[in-house]
Amino acid sequence: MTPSDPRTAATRRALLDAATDALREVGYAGASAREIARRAGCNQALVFYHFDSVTGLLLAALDDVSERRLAEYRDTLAGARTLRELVDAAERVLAEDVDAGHVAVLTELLVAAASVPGLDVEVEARLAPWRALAQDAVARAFELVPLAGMVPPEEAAHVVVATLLGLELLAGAGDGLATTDRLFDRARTVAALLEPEPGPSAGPDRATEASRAPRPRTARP
Amino acid sequence: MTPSDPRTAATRRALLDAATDALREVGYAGASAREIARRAGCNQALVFYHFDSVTGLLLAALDDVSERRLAEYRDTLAGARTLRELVDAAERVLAEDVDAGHVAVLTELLVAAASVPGLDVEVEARLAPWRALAQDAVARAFELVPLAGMVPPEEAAHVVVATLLGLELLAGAGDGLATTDRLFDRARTVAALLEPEPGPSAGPDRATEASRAPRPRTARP
DNA sequence: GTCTATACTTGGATAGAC
DNA sequence: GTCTATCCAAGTATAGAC
Repeated sequence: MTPSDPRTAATRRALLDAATDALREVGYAGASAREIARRAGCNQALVFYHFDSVTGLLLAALDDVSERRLAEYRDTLAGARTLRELVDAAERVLAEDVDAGHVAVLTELLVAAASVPGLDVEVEARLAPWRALAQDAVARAFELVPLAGMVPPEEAAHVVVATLLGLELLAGAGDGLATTDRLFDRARTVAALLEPEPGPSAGPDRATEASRAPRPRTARP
Repeated sequence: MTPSDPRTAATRRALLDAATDALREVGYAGASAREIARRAGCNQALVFYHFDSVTGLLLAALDDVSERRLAEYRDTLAGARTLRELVDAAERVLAEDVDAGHVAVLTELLVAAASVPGLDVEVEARLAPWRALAQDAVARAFELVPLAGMVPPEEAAHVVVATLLGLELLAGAGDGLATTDRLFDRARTVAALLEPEPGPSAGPDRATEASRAPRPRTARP
């Protein structure tokens, strides 16, 4: 479906990346064809040639980011065996996304979906795999805590997704991001309380050393 | 500060209400001076005469909504004595806000704050009282549950605010609102588990009858 | 495939009549 | 205080040259 001409692919790639950056830095309202093309270093008309419309490009950018990030999430979460490891994995991969602005792409389009006529179904469809992933993670966590079964995984997953998006939202204005770090520390504390002993066979704190290394933090422009 | 001329007040009132409606229905991107004036039934130039700029009007609308809703929240939460009552109160007042679109005003401006240059400090300032309110409610709840003190109220409040905003965000696209109802049912279930006996003196289920009455639901346009 | 040029639309903002 | 008229900037989208 994608043409094999290398120049075409390069332009499309540049536009997709530029669209992501634009959504992160100037939001949906500021992500115009001209603004994106300027960032991509190409002409404004190419947006319409390759993606029909600005909205088409933005949705394609969301597809692009989702595909790559979902793979990363699935791999990382698959390796987690304890509640602690689950929290650590979530922190690692989520922090990466927040820093790179991948979450912002989703939130911006989600907000726009509430107003722009046909956009809601498109965004909802692209949100579905994330719901499924969250539900999977929640189901896994529920196997590990005594309270499991009190809350259906779909609803818990819905709240999890909502919370992550809300945190990203608050990070946009004000001090939000600073607290997100400490947040995961708290989550670990709570996890330690909820989690039953994983058995005395393994070392006492295997997951700790690897995951507690200070993560490099990229500043927002 | 507000002039006493009734006609002036009426126009300002109409513009504020129209701005709220516009933010809810067409989002920040669609809330132009012309669009708002059309809804208010007056001329586009009056936006600039009374509020200097479109952004000025939108922030004034946020002030207006916040002031009224904060009073309502404080009253409702003040009356809650048990965890169950706290959850019930939160559901009642929050559902009202979601239906009327008051939360949307905040989310829209919050998202815009991430992109529009000077907007972040303005919105952050107006978010502060809500943070404080959430912190108060959380602190109250923590007095009632055994796990209290594990998590500092500021961080918990931050998460609470984020979750509510996230739920509103998801409600915009897709089936979000439907699950919000069931969500509070789950919260009640969890609350019942966490809450120690309130003492055998009071009747067994005083709060139940009053707050479980089916709430009238207004549909989104 | 990519660019320039352009038609058309919408929005922010101001001047001046009433 | 409110309206009409208007200027100007920015955006979507298309036609046609290269």
